[in-house]
Amino acid sequence: MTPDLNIDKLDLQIIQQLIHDAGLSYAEMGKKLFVSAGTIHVRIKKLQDAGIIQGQRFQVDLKKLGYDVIAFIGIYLEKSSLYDTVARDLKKIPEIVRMNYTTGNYSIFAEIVCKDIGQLRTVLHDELQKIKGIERTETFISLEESLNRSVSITS
Amino acid sequence: MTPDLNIDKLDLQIIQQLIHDAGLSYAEMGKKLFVSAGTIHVRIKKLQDAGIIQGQRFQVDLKKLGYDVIAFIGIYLEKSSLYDTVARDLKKIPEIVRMNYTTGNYSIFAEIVCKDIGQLRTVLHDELQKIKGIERTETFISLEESLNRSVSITS
DNA sequence: ATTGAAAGAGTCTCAGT
DNA sequence: ACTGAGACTCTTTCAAT
Repeated sequence: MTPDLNIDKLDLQIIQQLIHDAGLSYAEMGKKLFVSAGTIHVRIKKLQDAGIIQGQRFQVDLKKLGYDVIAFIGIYLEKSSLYDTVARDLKKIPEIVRMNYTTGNYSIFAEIVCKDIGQLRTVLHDELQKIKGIERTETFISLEESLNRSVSITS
Repeated sequence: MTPDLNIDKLDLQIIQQLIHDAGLSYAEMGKKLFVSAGTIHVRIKKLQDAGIIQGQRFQVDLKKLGYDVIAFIGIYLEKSSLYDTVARDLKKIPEIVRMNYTTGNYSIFAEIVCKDIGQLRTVLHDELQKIKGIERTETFISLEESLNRSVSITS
């Protein structure tokens, strides 16, 4: 399925750079990695075509935009077979930004971003309670985000 | 502290675009929002200077690079006053990509990205156990990531 | 596969409105 | 505060190695 590519050391160095800061020009990155801008260009195109690199997004300071509340929600399902329908319903809530099907206590682990506690309460109390198949939820409000980085690509 | 800026509707539309896809040129974005490329440029510069927009990162398909395991770790501390020192030690583990100080059951909520279960086991068993102040941990391995998007900026 | 150079496209600045 | 045009920089292509 995935085109079989030889990812060499240079590719990994480029990925490592792009994950952490996609702001450099090809010329600058080439200088850093001791190759020409053209080579960087060819490699990045290869990585994009292979779907390894997907697209760039700006990081935004959500607090400065008034989005003050990040919370994590552990969701217990009545039956785990309900995962697909519950997941589909959860996706419709715009405040929910991430969802993982997990082992352990909870069936679904979700992350939610809100403007304030009032909005969080509305989502938890009104939106989530409407969804069939959710047994109960546990909420962990983030008081401080002390780390948010990309994984370090080494080999 | 934060420079007091009038963030108008156009700014929000630009932010909304950049959060979800930073790949468009100023000219293309201008066409979409019915202003000139120069205006987009000025606005983005203003948002960057204010620290609202911070930098772009490429999204990477970690699975294709062999990073197959995402897990969430709930960490119980012996005393919550130990948060700072434990957080400092956790940051030194490169596999840990995110850390939040939270209300509820756990004191610290962390996210970890590994190549395989063996590496996860190593981090949990060797690295985490070395850190003073951690009482115990609970691990939730992600079997499927069904959603990972940016928050929708509306007003 | 990498390079260097030329062509094309994008960013950035600024005078005018 | 927005625009359009010019200067500048970056991306993209390509012939040569």
